[in-house]
Amino acid sequence: MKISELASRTGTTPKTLRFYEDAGLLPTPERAANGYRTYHGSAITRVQFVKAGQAVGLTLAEIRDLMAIRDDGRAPCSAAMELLDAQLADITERIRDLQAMKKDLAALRARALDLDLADCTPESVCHVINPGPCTCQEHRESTRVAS
Amino acid sequence: MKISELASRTGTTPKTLRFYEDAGLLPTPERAANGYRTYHGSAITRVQFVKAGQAVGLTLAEIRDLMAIRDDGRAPCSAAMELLDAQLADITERIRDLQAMKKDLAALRARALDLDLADCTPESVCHVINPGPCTCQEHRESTRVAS
DNA sequence: GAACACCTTTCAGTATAGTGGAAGGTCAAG
DNA sequence: CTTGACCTTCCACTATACTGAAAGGTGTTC
Repeated sequence: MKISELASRTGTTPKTLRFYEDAGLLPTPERAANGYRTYHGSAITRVQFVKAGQAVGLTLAEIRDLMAIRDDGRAPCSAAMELLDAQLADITERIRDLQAMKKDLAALRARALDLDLADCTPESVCHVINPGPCTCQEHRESTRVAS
Repeated sequence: MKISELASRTGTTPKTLRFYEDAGLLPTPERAANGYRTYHGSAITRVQFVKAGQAVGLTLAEIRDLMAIRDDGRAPCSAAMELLDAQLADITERIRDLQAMKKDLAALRARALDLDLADCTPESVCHVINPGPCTCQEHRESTRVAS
């Protein structure tokens, strides 16, 4: 199997596969007499593993480390479980952060509906986003609207 | 006010402030006779606006665009509202994606607890993450454990 | 033998929001 | 007069996962 066949069978591109090889995610394949990479079926599973790892948010580096353990002759299962746990904790935190941000956004939006456009002065750039105005004198001088 | 004072007053660094200036987020400040940047109080509000925008997930480019509208003499409030709405939609989607990923992760983890370590064969690299094994013959030949 | 699809390599660029460091100028204290 | 803390500019680099393009070799078909 040549590189573009592997690519189409795994939903990637030849470019990406060469990149994975450089990144240590795929073993250096055999070469045909003309120098073309020649893959056999197992490469498909490899690429699928990369995609499976990515699907659960692992970085290529993490995936590569799991591959390395496997290629070392050991089962990477316990390392994989640790990664899954770390990933779960990480995602949980990111969800929490995003929900907090969403709450802030919604509050900002709700507050903005009560604001009068005419009240929006240059001091805070925009009162929708930046609630606190700057009342210093030099500011009023410097940011006076040109037109 | 010199750059490091502005930095400490806004919780940033001089480096970041120069970067913001280059990025069009801060107006080019006046210079003292020795070439030092000289800020007045309004710069604090500017930087705070940048931070307020970042806090709700706006990119520096989006924040810069709002600034530009303001510096153009118009109130950026309606543009800001649009950004807030877009941001809300975006965050909502990202939360949804993360929750889906979290569900997958949890399922993978639960399934892994029922798996026998001895069943983890090289074909799938790791059965914890990659469920489907590769059964092709050439694979078994090529990935035979060395040790 | 020319066209076209495919393969090879290498270098560089994408996006984001900065950070690090070098080389040099300035200023106040001791 | 030197030390140290600032300031200036500019260039390069961080991380991540690719992508684009150039320049050339290969293989099949018409």
